[in-house]
Amino acid sequence: MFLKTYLPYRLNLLAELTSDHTRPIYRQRHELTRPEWRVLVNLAEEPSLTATELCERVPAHKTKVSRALAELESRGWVVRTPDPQDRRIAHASLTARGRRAFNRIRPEMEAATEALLAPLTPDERAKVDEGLRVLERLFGQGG
Amino acid sequence: MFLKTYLPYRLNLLAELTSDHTRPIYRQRHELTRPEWRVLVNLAEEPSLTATELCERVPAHKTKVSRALAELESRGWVVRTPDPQDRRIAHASLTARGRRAFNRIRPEMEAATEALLAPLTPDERAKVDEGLRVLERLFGQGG
DNA sequence: GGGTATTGGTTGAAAATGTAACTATCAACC
DNA sequence: GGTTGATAGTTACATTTTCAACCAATACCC
Repeated sequence: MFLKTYLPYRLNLLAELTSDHTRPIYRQRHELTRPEWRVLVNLAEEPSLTATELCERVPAHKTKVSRALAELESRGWVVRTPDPQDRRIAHASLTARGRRAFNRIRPEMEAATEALLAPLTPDERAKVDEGLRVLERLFGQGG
Repeated sequence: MFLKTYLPYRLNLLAELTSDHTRPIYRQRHELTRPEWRVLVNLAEEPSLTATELCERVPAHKTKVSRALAELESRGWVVRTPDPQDRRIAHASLTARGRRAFNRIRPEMEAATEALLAPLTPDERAKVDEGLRVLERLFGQGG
């Protein structure tokens, strides 16, 4: 059987099945697209980031980031302040309101993930983590 | 750090990075969308499947499968024959031409994946496989 | 066997994404 | 210091995906 052993398919399928559990939270409950949610998370982890920096971290094409930032800014969750040295650049950061929104959504996301992984033993979780770490190193994401 | 340890994000990122290597093959070289490619693969593994069966296996929403089948049929890669018992159902299967197309594309996909995974040792590959298997069991996909 | 609900599948409109072109600013170089 | 090229980010347009409505055929059930 080709599919069952085909890594890109296996990864994509697992990613989709996992997302099916977590997506409704940011999507239906909080009306965020995935790029918006990811930008929000990244901005929650750094005091400020430019659009280009967000592109690398999200990761996503600059049009997605641009639109996500525009939407988050229109909600008052994000402010962009122009760089005084280089006026092409804007530094985006969360507002207090954006921070509160993230603090509401994050535990819901973690709870959904935990519920999904609940049946796994600690040993099984370690195996998952180890397998993913190998791939992350392969892509230079693992540190 | 929230993101680095957040399973849905890690899986989605790895899936995307992996797909970046393989997608150009079905996409640019063979002008297939991902649903079309996946339907093609699934039909290559079974003598025939209905649209509903394809939805489960791909997996994908029925509109994706419907449109993928329509496109593949218009290329002459797939035929749909109505079920004599239940005339709502159509059984889709590959034509000889569809089979040849698959036999052309498949080795290219495998070569691209192998090139990507080339730096991994057998032990690392086993770890990846084991980790994914844990998740596949969790979702009832592992058999 | 006639009404109602379900199921298999398609279609159309709206949302999201990808691609390419574009504006504005900065850097480099002569 | 003016021209050329690169970079940050946005906008416009084409493709894809999603969502809801829809049609046709079957199952249920009185």
